Amino acid sequence: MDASSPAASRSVESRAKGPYRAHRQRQRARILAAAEDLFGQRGIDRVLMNEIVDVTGIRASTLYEYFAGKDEIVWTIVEQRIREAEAAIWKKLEAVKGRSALVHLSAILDAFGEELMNHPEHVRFMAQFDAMYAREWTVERLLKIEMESSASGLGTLPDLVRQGQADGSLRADLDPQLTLAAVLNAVIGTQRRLASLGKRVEQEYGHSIQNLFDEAMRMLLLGLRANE
Amino acid sequence: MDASSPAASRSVESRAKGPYRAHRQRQRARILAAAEDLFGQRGIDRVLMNEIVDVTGIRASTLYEYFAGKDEIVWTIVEQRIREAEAAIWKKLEAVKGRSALVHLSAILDAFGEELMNHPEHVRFMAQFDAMYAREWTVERLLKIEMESSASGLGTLPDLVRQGQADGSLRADLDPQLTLAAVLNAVIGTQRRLASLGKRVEQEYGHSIQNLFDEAMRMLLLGLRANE
Amino acid sequence: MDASSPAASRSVESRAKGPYRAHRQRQRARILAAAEDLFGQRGIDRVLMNEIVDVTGIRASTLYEYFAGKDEIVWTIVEQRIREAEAAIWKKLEAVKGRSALVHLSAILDAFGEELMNHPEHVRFMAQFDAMYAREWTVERLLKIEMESSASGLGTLPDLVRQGQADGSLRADLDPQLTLAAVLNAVIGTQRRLASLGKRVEQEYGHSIQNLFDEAMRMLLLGLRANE
Amino acid sequence: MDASSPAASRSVESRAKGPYRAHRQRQRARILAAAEDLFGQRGIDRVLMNEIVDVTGIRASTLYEYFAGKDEIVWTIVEQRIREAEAAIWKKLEAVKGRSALVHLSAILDAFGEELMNHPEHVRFMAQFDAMYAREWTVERLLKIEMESSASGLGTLPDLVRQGQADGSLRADLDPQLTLAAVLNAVIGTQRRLASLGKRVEQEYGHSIQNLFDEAMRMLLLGLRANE
DNA sequence: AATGAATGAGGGTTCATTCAT
DNA sequence: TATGAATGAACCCTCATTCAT
Repeated sequence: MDASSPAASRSVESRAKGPYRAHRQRQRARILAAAEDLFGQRGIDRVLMNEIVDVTGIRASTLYEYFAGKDEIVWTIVEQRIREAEAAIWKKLEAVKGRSALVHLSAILDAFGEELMNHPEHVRFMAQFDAMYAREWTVERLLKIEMESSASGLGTLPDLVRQGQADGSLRADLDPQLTLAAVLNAVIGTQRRLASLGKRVEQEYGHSIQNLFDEAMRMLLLGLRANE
Repeated sequence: MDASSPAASRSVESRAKGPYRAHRQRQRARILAAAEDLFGQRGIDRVLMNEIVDVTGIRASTLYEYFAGKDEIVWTIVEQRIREAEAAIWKKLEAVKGRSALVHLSAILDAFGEELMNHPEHVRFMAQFDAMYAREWTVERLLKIEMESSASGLGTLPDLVRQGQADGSLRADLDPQLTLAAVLNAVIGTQRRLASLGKRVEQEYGHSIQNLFDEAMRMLLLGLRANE
Repeated sequence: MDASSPAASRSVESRAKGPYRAHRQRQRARILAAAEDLFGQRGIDRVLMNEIVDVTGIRASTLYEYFAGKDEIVWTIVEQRIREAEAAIWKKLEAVKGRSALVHLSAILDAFGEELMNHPEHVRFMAQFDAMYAREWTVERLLKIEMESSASGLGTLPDLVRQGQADGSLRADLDPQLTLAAVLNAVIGTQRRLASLGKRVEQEYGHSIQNLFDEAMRMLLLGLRANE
Repeated sequence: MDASSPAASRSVESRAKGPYRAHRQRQRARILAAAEDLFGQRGIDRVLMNEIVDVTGIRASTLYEYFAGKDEIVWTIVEQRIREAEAAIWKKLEAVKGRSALVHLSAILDAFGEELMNHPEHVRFMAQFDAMYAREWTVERLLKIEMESSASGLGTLPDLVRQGQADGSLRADLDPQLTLAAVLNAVIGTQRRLASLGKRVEQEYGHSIQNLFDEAMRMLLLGLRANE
């Protein structure tokens, strides 16, 4: 973690020169992909550095030239995850531009649903992160990520509720900040639990993960919707 | 599992006779309480046996007379948690006997809310369990717990939706099984994520955990409710 | 080992009074039998006190009322083994009284052969003792056993060679002391190795343990015999 | 056995490349030598990994890079022992090429005698192995060693008896297979018992180990020899 | 005489990480 | 940049034995 560690002294990747840069980027990506896969499958704390080493074929000592340690790998993946999730949301919102706030909200929930179905490993990883690491985050660290990603982060979302109250698609009695935060947390919680339990949830409840997620989202949207 | 495992050979607690039984029960309870506390605070995989030893004052070798290892402690706590959660739900339901199905459902959600506010450590523990261990459970193991606890487990809950459709308190277009399972999972996911993030959620969202949970539950119930 | 240990303070069994004596003797015998069996099967150092406890049904703490520890059990069995082996030899010799020295020697070898076939566990135990404990024995300890058992121990055996030279049944060029000791050691070594390897020896050599032992003894006796 | 076992993943020593190979070989040899010494002196089961660590100066964790555990060290030594013993026998036989079968047999016994006098620790180790581990060996494991060492193992030895019967140096009434196996076992048993008892045997019997071994071998050879 | 509970003193093994080359 | 070797610092667990009752 200190300045003398090799990885740290090389942390600004862009400083590397010429033909090496591309190679380093590729190696880093391979390590992160392998790690995330393993983390999702077997649990962050239970994955050994040696397993990442075996899967990637990169020797342990070499791996430390790329990342200062397991923690740095974890944090890097988290940042990637958050950035990609936000990007996916913005893209979904883009597609419904001009339509009602309710449709916008629905699009956001869809983004989480697609992540769940298309990349359950990603979600599983984040579920673990929430359960085990999240409390160690400093707010600063989190804010930094949000700053860097889409200019305003998701900070502007509460406006969506206000718009919905204006366009008549959402209930009037909602507290923009509170409701938005509450719903978002519920969606994420729902998504992550389904990913964590995986097959088990289908055996136990007798319904597919997709159906369970969609039905819960339907209830939530019905609850948000203004009664006409 | 063989002769050399003292805890195993004594696993049927009830076999102990007379005055000793009470003492053993008390010791077990102390260990479990300490372990759950630590698990909730620092993460199951990060808690060392030695920490449980230090906190309880029971020596390591003595501890192994009570539990064959860390895993057995974890499973025991989980079973306890599940049993107590179900008991809490039944108690809540008892209190609204005779009223509409919607009120019954609301009571169930309340039970999860109260667990979240009164025993966040418990919920935090279960959140970790979901994220890390849940996939290792065999369905049999889970069923066994449910069998032992309240006669029918929560298997009869879907009936609640049917009743609600009959008494007019719930939407007519719900699939009893699916909706119930989906909502239950959403509630649990919501509850556990809030417990996991803890203080962090309040800093980030600017609202108390209680408000965030309640608001999400409100939306869900509004979504379930029949429109008059 | 010190005077304050309960077993030590009671080591003179005969001091116990009345009806208890018989009971104590029976318990001791059960423990020794179980221990020897286990020792023979799984190796002295690998047998846990708990296994003896499980097999006998006597609780560990009770067991320590009979023996001061594992070592005392081992030594007791050894003493028993030596005494019984010597008794068996004397009995065999008794049966050939008056015949030639060669016949006497043959009778001794027979005694070892019968022990091997009838009580392989005993021999296996002694094999381990030789390999692992024997060097820890003080000569005094050993002498004490021999003193106690048949008046003169096997000390008079070299006379047998002298007799054989006199009666013309044994080679004239034997050194009574040396040859007797060498042959005895060879017999015991042969016997114990066969017992140690057990079934394995039959698979590997393709002959029964009995045949292998007998053939080796035949060679030895042929070597000892005077050529007529 | 899995990714986390470094020694296992590197068990094919020959895979190491270039200048490192020699170094690894030397380290391995140091560990094996130290271990065998301690095993011979204090008993396999009573030697702690830490003692090997102390004696070699290699740290415990480093040692586990070379051997997956104590067992692997034991087996490796055994294999080495067997191979070297066979090699010694073949060398002895080489030296008497062309002479009678009796001389050949005598040469074999000599090989065991020299091992006893020159490397009592080796013999002591094997004595323990016979007494404690031998029954755990699968025949396959043993055969594998014999295959690898001298092309035909000792499988051709019975021919020696047949030759002896032809050249008139051995008794006519011997069963080639049986006698050879019986004598070999007797020799090994004799050798190992003498090594196990060590000094004790000299105190007790009043003769040197060498004399005792030689005298026993003399009797055996006299027994095998044809009477002229 | 019998025993449930407790425990001191290790025991073997693991693994993230560093460092010299 | 890559890597083989080395390792500090734990970690979980065992088991013979004691002691109060």
